[in-house]
Amino acid sequence: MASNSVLAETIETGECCATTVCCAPFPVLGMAVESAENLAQLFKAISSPVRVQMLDILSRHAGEVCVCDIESQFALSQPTISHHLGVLRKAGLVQSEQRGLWAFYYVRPAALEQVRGWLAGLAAEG
Amino acid sequence: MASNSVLAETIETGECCATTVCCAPFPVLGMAVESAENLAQLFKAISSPVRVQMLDILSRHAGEVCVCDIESQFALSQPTISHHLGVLRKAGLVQSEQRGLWAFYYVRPAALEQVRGWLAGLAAEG
DNA sequence: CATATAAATCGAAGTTTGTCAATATAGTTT
DNA sequence: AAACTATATTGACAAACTTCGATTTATATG
Repeated sequence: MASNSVLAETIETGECCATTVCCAPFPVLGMAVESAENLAQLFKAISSPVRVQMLDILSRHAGEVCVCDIESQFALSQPTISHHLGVLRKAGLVQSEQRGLWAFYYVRPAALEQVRGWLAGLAAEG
Repeated sequence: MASNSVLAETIETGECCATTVCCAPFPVLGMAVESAENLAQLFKAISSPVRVQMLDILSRHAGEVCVCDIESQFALSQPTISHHLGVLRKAGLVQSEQRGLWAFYYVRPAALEQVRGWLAGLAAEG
């Protein structure tokens, strides 16, 4: 799950620039690689205007919104709507429930909480 | 600024499915198109593991981190680091300040606040 | 059972993103 | 000025994303 190691794996005390030291070395990485990947995946799932509006709609009509309702709000084809809902679903941000012929969607608070938690921690010292 | 109109522009009372009504029609869209686009752009800027870690680093070392510090934390080329910082900068999430030979970066709280605000509103009824 | 409807999946085209090597720019030091 | 150092920019290429039309699946209805 750690995967492709573009991110440094451990917290290190970094040496800085080559010549004159530009700033004191300090321990830099404070978050695990998996956390960063997990969070990035959540942000990516939200990073489309369509999906932002979908989350907005779903959060204001919990459990009551079927796909055709959402479909009618966008100038997009049915497969595209389905795709965007799938992105949100695979990220764990929403869940669906088949009721008869229709699929009803609702937001999963747990996933949102994860994003909010990280942002709250960030902003603390910003 | 409203642009490509994939998103519905106004709040409407939507008609639903074709045959049997699956659910009561209701006003659906509660957010302006520009808001959705603006927010999506912020989410997109964060939606990479590298940039998540960059924000983490910057938030924990406000104003003290030069690019070479960040560079040393990733197994990525210098242009790629510069690119990711550029994405964050263009989104308004961070700002840079040239001091001598080095560029120091810090988080812009206002942009984070915008994201946090929307998420807080969302989760309220979720 | 045949037909219709809601939603998901598949396949393809166009666009965007991530990455690097090479080059450019700007400031520093000798 | 010449050489060096830290960042940014450019250009290229592969991978991922968005969108659609066509098809498939599942459920409902005549």
